Amino acid sequence: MQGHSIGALSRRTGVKVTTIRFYEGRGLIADPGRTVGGQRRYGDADLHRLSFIAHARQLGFDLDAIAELIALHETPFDAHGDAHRIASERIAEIRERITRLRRLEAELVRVVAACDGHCDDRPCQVLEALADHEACHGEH
Amino acid sequence: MQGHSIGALSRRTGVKVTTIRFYEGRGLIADPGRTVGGQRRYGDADLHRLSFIAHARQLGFDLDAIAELIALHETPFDAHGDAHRIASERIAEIRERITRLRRLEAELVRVVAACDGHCDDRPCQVLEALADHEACHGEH
DNA sequence: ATACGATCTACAGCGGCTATAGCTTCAAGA
DNA sequence: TCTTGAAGCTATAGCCGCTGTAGATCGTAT
Repeated sequence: MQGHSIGALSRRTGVKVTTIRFYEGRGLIADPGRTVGGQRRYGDADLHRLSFIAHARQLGFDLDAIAELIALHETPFDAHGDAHRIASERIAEIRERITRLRRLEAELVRVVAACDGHCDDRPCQVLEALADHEACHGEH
Repeated sequence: MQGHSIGALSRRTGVKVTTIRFYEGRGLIADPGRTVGGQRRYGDADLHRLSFIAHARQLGFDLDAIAELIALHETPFDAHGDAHRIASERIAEIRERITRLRRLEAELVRVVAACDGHCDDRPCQVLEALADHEACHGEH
């Protein structure tokens, strides 16, 4: 039987079998051909599309954004403007997340440092420091 | 009736009413006293504990980790060692997430840049670049 | 006494999967 | 050809950390 089985597709793309079926249910990929017995058989176009989805997921796009990108790909009316916008939104989002994580990191370091040096003779300050939001230097 | 209502607690801590009840169901806070009519009435200890939970959540601890920290607080046998460990694990986790996000950002910038300058006469490269994992500079 | 907001319980839903149960099909070896 | 065992199938429930809903009851100010 020609075509990739779902397992073969999974191995090639790194997307789990159950996840591929989940994507199909979500309409991100179409139901491919089936064997007489009802098993899915995929072509190279499916492989390409699934790679696209997998890569976009790795880049942090959510499934709705990916569906939008796919739609753009298929109906490329003003596609590049929209694709540009979606990708740019992601970049802004990622930069914001980085900023917030850095603030978090700084505060946690401060919390842990509050304990260092005098844990031997006194109760640990980490728990108290965690309870004490007032002491935070930045908001979060 | 003395004590804070759930709404008052919510206002003071910034934790939503439904979320407070959810935390109670999860065992993070105990069922406080009730009025004759069955409404919750909280004391200052509950307020303090909820502030602790809220703050820890803002710092990215998951509910299991918070439950662990609370247990340490109540049975402080070797508490500071464990609290230290949990907080340090969080720091490492956050640093890893920052690293990954920076790689993501760099790649998205590259993808968008692939389009800039020649979107007017050619189909947009963003979609193709997204599909093309081989072109990635770092792994993710 | 009445009105109206706050609270109550119970349950469904979100995203993005993952896991399980209980079956059927495929493909390779004897 | 027959047999076996892996891989596939559907359907459903569960994960996290909430959020939102419905429909009932409670509390308090006037």
